[in-house]
Amino acid sequence: MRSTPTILHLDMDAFFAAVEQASKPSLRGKPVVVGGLGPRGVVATASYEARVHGVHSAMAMAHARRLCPNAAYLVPRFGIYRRISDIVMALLAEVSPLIEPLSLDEAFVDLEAGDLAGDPRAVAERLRADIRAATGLTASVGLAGSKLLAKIASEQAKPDGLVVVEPGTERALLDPLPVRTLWGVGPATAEHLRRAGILTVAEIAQAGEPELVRLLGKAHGSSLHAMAAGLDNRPVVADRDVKSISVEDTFDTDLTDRARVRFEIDRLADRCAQRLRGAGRSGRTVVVKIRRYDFSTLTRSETLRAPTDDPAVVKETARRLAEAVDTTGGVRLLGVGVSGLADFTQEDLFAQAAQSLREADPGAGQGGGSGPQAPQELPVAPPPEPERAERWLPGQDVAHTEYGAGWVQGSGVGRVTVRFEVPADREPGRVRTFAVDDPALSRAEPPALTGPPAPAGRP
DNA sequence: TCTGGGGTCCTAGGACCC
DNA sequence: TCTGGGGTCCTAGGACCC
Repeated sequence: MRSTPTILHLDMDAFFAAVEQASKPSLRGKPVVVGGLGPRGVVATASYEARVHGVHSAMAMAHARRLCPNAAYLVPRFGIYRRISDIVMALLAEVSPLIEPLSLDEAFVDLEAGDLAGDPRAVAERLRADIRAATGLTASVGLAGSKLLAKIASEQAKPDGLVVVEPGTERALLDPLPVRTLWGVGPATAEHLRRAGILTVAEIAQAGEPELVRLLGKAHGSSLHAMAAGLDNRPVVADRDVKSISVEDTFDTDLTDRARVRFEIDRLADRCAQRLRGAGRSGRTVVVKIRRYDFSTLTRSETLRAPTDDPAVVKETARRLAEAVDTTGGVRLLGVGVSGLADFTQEDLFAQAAQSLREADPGAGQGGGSGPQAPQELPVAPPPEPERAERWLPGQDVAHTEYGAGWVQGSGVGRVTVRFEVPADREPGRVRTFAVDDPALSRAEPPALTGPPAPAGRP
């Protein structure tokens, strides 16, 4: 808690959708929904034009389509989101060295850690202007004496605004808010509180700490009580350590074939190990996640004697864990993760050799005994997915040898429709349709986003 | 209208050790 | 011989966040 509003929270407005609108002139001012487009997809971000129709994050895509049939439905392009996020984070770093990113589009900044010129409000306004100039996108900012209030303030500032919580006004701001506003109060906690007759932040504070601990448990209860009273001393922490790495897939239709389950586990284990290696990390605990047809979800884990980033070891362990689970009835999601991360970049050969030896003896047999690698069980009976060859996804960047750069509007029955336009265009581009296998058409890198037409000078 | 993918933190019970 | 308690590690599940 500080007596000056020097904790800043920045949140990009409808980030994914806003990037799409900035990239695709024909979508500006129109409803845009970004997310999974398959039968089980959910909304990642909806533009404000789509929100008017009731579309919001985490909603089933099928529901969104019914609410807003005329929106543009696009698959996420994480590559460009990441690039723009890097630009935004770099601008934050100019303000203070102490920044804590929460996601691609959100971060806390501790202004006290920087030698700031001007008062916090001026810093924040300059920041918003700089972000707009560099990316063409709008950001909302909250300034307060604590993380809790800075985040609430940025929420209230949306879209494209700044809210400063002046010292002494914290309680007046918090008291009337619904409990769901507080960080850490989701549907389950809100329901608990409602049953106890607690609906607002003020009522949490009045209930007293012992009562809250009784209702919600020690950690949650006491931290919630403190927050409701406006007490929040959490520091801004840069460079948080990653604690686990995982990958998961939801399938368009439930898997019922055990061989297919095994095949998918292998693929996920490979992807997971690749990401581990890419991050230069290794971990001791392998976790398998299985969501069944009825949405019941279970995890199985095993802790190895030494950390690994070896795909063979991750795969072996994941397989064994998955095999012990009853999957009759169908599986809608599979996941593989590794936690208990240690950082070793170079291979810990000793550990891995020991690992392989131990895993070689209990049954399994198979490995012809060549090399120090873990037993590589070969046959994976891949029932390859036939229609996976969906080449063109709505929103994707493409290039045509004659018409130039554009993006996929839609595809089906052997055709793909492309709109040819680039971010700098002032007007919507033209639309053309091709055969899906037209050799003149290829995938392309996203074109760079430039600022808005009238640039406000910054290098 | 059925519910993604990547994470974090907390709780609770059992094993094991001192 | 019986009893007690505390600490740490592992596993599983659940709530929550973006």
